Amino acid sequence: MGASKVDIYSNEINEIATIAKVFSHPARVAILQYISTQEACICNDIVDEIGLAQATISQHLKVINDAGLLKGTFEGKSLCYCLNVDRFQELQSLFNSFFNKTKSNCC
Amino acid sequence: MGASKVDIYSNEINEIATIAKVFSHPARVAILQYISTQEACICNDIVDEIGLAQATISQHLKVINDAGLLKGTFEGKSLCYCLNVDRFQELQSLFNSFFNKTKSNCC
DNA sequence: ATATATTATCGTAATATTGCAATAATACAT
DNA sequence: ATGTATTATTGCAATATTACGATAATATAT
Repeated sequence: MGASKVDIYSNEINEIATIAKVFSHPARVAILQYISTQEACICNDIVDEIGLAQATISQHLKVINDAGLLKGTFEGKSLCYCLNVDRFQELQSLFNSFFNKTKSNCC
Repeated sequence: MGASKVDIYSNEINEIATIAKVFSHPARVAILQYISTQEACICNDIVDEIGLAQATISQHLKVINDAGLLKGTFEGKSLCYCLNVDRFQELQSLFNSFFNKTKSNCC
C-alpha cells in the first residue's frame, strides 16, 4: 500500500499527526522561522533565502496555509505573507496537551 | 526528485523536522498514547489495539525507537515496551523552544 | 494596452512512506 | 531438542512526497 489508514484512529490522534506533518519537512520549518523574523514579511525573498525553486516553495507554503498558519495582508502596496500567530499558538497548545497527557504514566 | 534537501538547512531546523516526522503518522501517535496508558507495558497487544499488521507495527516501533522514545525493560519475565519519558520530555522542550522563538515577532 | 514582477498551478520524474505476507530470529517453555 | 509465542526483517506493491521546469494567473507598473 502506501496510504495511511486514517479511518482507524480517533480524531484527536489524526489531528496531532496532521499538525506534526506540517513541521516534518525542514523547508517548512525554515519558512516558518524565516517569516517570523521578517518584520516586513516579504514574499519572494523566501525563495532566495532557502535554496529551493519558486514552485517548490509555493507548494510548501500551500501546506503551511492549509494548516491555517498563514495570514496574508495587503496593507499599502506590499504583499505580505504573515505567520498567523494565534493559530500557531493553538497548534502549540494542542501538541502540548498531547505530550502532557501521554507522559503521565508508564513503567 | 523526491528527496528532501537536508543539507541546505541548519541542524536546528533539521532536528525539528526529524522530531515532527515521528509524530506525523497517526499509528505512531496512537502507539505512543497506548503505551503510556498501559501500566504493564504489554507488547504484542499494540497489534491488537491498533488495526495494523504486526510487521507494520514493528516498523513504526522502529521509527519511534530510533527517536530514542522507547525504553525496553525485561523485569521478571514480561518483555516491556516503555515510553522513555525523559526523552519524550526532551522532544517536547525542543518543540516548545522552536514555537516560542518563532512566534515572537511578525506583522 | 503592454511590459514586468510575483505567485500559483500543471506535468513529470525521483525518492520516501505505508502496509502486508512470508520468513527469520529470539526467547521461553516443556 | 522441540514446540510455542513474540518480535524483527525481507521483499514486494501501492500511494505519497519532494522537487523542478514550464506555464498560467495575478497584480502593478509604465
